[in-house]
Amino acid sequence: MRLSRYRNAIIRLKALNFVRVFSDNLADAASVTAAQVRKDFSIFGIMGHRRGGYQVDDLLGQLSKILGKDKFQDIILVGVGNIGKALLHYPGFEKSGIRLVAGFDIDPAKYVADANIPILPLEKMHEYILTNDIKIGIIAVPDYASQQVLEMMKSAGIKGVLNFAPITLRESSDFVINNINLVTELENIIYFVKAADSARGK
Amino acid sequence: MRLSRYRNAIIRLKALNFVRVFSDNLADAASVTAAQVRKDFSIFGIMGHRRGGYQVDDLLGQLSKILGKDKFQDIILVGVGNIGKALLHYPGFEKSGIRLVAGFDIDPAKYVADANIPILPLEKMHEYILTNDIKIGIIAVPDYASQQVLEMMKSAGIKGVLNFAPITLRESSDFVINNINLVTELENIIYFVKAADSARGK
DNA sequence: TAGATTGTTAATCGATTAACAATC
DNA sequence: TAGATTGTTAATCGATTAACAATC
Repeated sequence: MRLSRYRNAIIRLKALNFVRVFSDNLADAASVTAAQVRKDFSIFGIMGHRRGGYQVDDLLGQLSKILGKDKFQDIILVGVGNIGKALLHYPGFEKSGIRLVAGFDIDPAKYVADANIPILPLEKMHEYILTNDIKIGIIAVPDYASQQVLEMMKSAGIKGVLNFAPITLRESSDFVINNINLVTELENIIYFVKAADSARGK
Repeated sequence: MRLSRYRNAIIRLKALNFVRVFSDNLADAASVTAAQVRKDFSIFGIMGHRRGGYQVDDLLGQLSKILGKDKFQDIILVGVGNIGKALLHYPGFEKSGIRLVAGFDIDPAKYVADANIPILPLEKMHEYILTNDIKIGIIAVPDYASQQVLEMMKSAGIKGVLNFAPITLRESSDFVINNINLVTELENIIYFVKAADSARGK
């Protein structure tokens, strides 16, 4: 799914006063090929003008619509530890139309009911999700707790999560899971750096 | 690169007292197919025993070696903001043999020279990398600074980075970059949840 | 019109899966 | 030996790229 990437590229190009772009420009800006841009767009029914490329504003509008950027997306966070706290204050979400509206934890020491983004007891999550019609969540709890938290979220009606627990949670057909394992990401880098090193005869 | 995943799976299986495993067990534990496990292993020269599967200890040893887990990997962090601070105290790295040895920032208010993990001025980075022979780094600076930080790291001899800045830094042939864009990850989830919603007739 | 760019089809590439001979 | 599992080859699948007719 490269649409987010195209959207970011378009925003940058718009900032440079581009009024229209060609698949070629977008390819450069998004680090893909021009053919890929045109193919992806055609899959999503985004049509340009032969010879005229794509109108920046029009394109931005269509991409934003597809990505749900036409309204704020409210999400919740479970696990207000190390990573959780950082996400709570990450300014990039708000900037992109994503609103982290509440955090949940089992540790009473973490509770802050009256904060800008309240930290609430995990027991309150189910009700909160229903009341506020939340569909997306972030899991930032220790590995041993993640599966259980996932089940709680599912049962309350959450439909997709971003998971930072170092366990690959499996997606099911009507539920989306995106796993980010910080250690694995680094291990991959370490592996490739090592491999490049040996290849050079180190 | 699924080797990290296999390694994690093996560690879990070992905890369950498995002494040997079949490609089938590993496939289940790592959420891949048995054929994929065997294929991946054969690419890396990991051989099992026909009819006997793979010895857990032997397999763990080989995977650890390939992934550089036989010794601690020292890495540095640039950008001690929101995300940076969380990574600085993330216990998962140390547990996995990854040692975050220093942080760097341009903001003097962030400096803590005598901490367990010192936070140093960015100007000191070049020297630090050379002196300590660091090969891997994490970038957690704002987008506008990321490219410049990357160049600084490259010029000092860093060979791979994990990048949290919301800009897709391009890899070159002898340099590995792994981009994690938190907003994009969430946007993808939002998109798929929306798509599933409409598919069900909203 | 001549030239340039799209949208799409066909060709290519790479990764996954199936299948099975080798063999313990 | 009979049965089970590997290692690998061949078949399948999906995604990327090339190419070009359509057309503005």
